[in-house]
Amino acid sequence: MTGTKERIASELERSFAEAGFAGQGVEALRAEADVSLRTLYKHFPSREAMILGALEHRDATYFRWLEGGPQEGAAHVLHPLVRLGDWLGEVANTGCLFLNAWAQYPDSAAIAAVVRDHKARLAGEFRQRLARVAPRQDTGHLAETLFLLHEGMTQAARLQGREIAYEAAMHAARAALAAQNID
Amino acid sequence: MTGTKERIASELERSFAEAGFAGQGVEALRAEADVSLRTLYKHFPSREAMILGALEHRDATYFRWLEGGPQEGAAHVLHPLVRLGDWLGEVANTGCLFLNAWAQYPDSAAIAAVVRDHKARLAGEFRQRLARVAPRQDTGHLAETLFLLHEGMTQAARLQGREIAYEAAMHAARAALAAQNID
DNA sequence: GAAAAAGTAGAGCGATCGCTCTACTTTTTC
DNA sequence: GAAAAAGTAGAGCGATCGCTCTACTTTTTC
Repeated sequence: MTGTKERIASELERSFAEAGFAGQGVEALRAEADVSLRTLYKHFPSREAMILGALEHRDATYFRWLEGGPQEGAAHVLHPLVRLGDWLGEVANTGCLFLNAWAQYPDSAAIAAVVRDHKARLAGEFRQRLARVAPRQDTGHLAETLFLLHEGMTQAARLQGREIAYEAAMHAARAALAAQNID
Repeated sequence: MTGTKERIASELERSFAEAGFAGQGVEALRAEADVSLRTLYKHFPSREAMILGALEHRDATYFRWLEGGPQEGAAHVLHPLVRLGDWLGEVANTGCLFLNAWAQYPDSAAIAAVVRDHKARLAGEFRQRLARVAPRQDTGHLAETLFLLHEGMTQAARLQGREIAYEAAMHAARAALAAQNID
């Protein structure tokens, strides 16, 4: 029941991540999910809903991916960037699924909302980590910088390769943290 | 003759930048360019060729946009980031046209090539500027960092707004330059 | 174990989309 | 000013795409 929907959402995430949002029609998505067209449409009543389902699933997947890691110091703050580096090496280096979806459907308010929500939560992640490590400092703009490095690493990795982008982002992040005496 | 092709390419760039690569069929592009279908296809014999034409035009537009500016010091190196900030405020804040096109056509070798070429040239821009300002230092990874900040600013601006993204990128860039005693 | 819910399999609809082609006119070339 | 090139206007093709619907089977619920 909800199990079926979950399973389909998981396959949709995988499918869109692998082959992109264009070029892949509903029939192809159906085949990947290995369900009938009727069942697919029952849970996701339009192609747009399928994309939303995939993005919401990815949102959960990614925040689970960020769990754990060092609990103190600069390493606590940098952990999401390290994990992004892992993701680019182990899972996929094909840009950001959310931004790719948004690029495809610039007029969909629902997709824009999911993208903004995910990214806002990600920016919040950096804010919380900084607040934990340096509770007496104003680290608001530092959080924005780390978020920007996260987005930059994702895109640069496609173009320059994972290693270069990872080193560049970590280098910039450490310099920015050092400038505020966070280590 | 070449004048017509130029004019069409310019309209295609504007059109794709405004309305994205999806949702806009060839007929809509034809109307925007204000030519007949036959003329459009004469110069750009497929929709993919139209996208390539728009990207090549944007490539020229953007490098012209970067011309001028301070010729020395950190300001010379930072100039492309400043100009990107101007672009996001004055022209458009809708992500990167190249990456958006690539997201739409992940299987097109021709589009991938144009995107890679443009981005490689942009990375080279930072390398050259650093070589001019600090000829005796190894600034290779610094150039990669600045390129990453350029890409990050482009994406973050859509999500956090131009001001925040601009400040965050400049902040990180200055910290990275300062760490290597470039001012 | 009867009733309801959830599933399969797949035909086929209306609409759209990229592209071609025809018939004709305007502009350019030498 | 004749010939060639470049243009307009738009009908219409084959293919694809998102989605609906029918007929039937399997699973779940109580």
